[in-house]
Amino acid sequence: MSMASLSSSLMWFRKGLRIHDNPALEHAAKDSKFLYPVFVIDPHYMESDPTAFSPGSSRAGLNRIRFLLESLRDLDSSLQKLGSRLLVLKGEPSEVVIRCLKEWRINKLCFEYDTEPYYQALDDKVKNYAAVAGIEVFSPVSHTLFNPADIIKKNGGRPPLSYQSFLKVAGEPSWNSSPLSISPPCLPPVGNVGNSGNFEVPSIGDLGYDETEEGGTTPFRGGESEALKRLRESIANKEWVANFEKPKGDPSAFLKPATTVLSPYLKFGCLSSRYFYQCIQEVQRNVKRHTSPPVSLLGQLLWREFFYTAAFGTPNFDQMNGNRICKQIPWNDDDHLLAAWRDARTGFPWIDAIMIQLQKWGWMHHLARHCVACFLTRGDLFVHWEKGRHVFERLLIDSDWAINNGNWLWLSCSSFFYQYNRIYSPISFGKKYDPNGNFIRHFLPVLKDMPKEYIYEPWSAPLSIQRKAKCIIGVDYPKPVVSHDSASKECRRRLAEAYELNKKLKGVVSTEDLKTLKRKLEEGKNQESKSKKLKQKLIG
DNA sequence: GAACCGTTGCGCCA
DNA sequence: TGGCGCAACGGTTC
Repeated sequence: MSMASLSSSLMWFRKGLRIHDNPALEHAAKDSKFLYPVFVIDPHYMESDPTAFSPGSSRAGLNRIRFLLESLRDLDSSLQKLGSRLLVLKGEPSEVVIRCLKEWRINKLCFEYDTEPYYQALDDKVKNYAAVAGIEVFSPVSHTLFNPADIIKKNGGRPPLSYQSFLKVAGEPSWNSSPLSISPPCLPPVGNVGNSGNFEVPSIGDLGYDETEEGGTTPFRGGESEALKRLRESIANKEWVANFEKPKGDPSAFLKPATTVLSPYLKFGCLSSRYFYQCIQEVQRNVKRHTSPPVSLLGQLLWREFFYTAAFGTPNFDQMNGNRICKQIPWNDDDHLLAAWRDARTGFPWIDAIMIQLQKWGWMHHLARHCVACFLTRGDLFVHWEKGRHVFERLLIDSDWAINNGNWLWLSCSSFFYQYNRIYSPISFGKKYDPNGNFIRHFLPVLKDMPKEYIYEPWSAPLSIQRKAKCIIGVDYPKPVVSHDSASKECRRRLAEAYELNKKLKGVVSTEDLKTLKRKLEEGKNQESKSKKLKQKLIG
């Protein structure tokens, strides 16, 4: 064996916080004398921000920060079982990694490829240094089933914008012809790291957060071990896996959620999406019949791919301005309405209960997310989807840049989906699943004694009933911020006008054009209320 | 240029 | 539980 092949490797963990199906880790371990497994705590995501609307950093709530630390501890413990350990450092990641490459005389740098713009920029810096220093870089695609770049190329340079066309272009994943290796790799020891730091996984307190503070109450524990346990439990019920139909799931189920809740583990890569894919396939092979994409369980994994591909192939995917697939719509900038939504004070119990579940758990059912996203944007409040996106991005434990932005584009009828007349009712949608309002009673205990006839619209309860339920509307629980009937009608009108403008200008809408439209819409609104008043006068 | 389709709307009817 | 009218979008396909 030559000197060059028996080298020191650095495995840079970012997502992909797992041992199983981790090609970067395997490559780092191969033919190496020493292996340095590194995770960098990035202040960009982790630094405490006391001005944020809830405990956490400016980009992550306490629930997700805790979930990440749990995942790191689990990874460290798995590495230790293999005779290694995790080295946790703090700082701007590209600087920290470059410093490690120098100090530890690394010959080979391995990390999972990441399609997010933030990581692309970070990776470029590190790769540039490595190229100059003559360090081998191995950066495989293993977070997703497909390489988004391949699909975009196959589709003629642009990402497919409908799910069906995505499926056609994507086909079968290339690695799927044989089972993946999921047995733990043999790891070389960690080399000398000096005594300049302790490299331990920090506690939430070490990062400057108050452990006792609200916002860290999710029932879901992070880590690969937990992910694999949850995966086994989910796929053990073969009938459930085979008959899974996403739209038929109950968004109000909280004692036993209607889905796998594997999304946070996929987000951090505690679970390999490829391994999950093969496990589902294995179940499907052993049953007579099963559901298919888009509604099946496999279909859910393919939705993830769909959004990753769209996000990778669309500049400015996370904003309206400069995003070629995003309809230009004159959303409001109403911070009061935004705050009412964010802080679960809209006065619509179904909406507010979901927002409380988001705050407490960092997770809600997909359809529940639809309801609150639609309500904030095109359904009722007409607040900019980017504002809602930011709240979800901070608070969800599974928040994923591509998927979160993709779904906000979808729900706000800004891209992918355009039938803006289909609006989720904040009153009747939840009632279908949960007529007794158990979900509301659980997350909004102030309404726990409200009779089921009124629990979805408590403002309509007679005062005697409100008194009996010990919940006076306007005192103990807010009055609704808008009337759904008139607000949703107004939203439809605005969207119709905005769509017309987008069509007329072939999607090239300037901020000036939007301002003009906004003025026109305001005038229309005033005119309408004037004529209403006039009518009332005449009737009166 | 038209027909068809689209992860999951609502309210009403049978 | 399933089908229809509502009103009527854009992407894809022919």
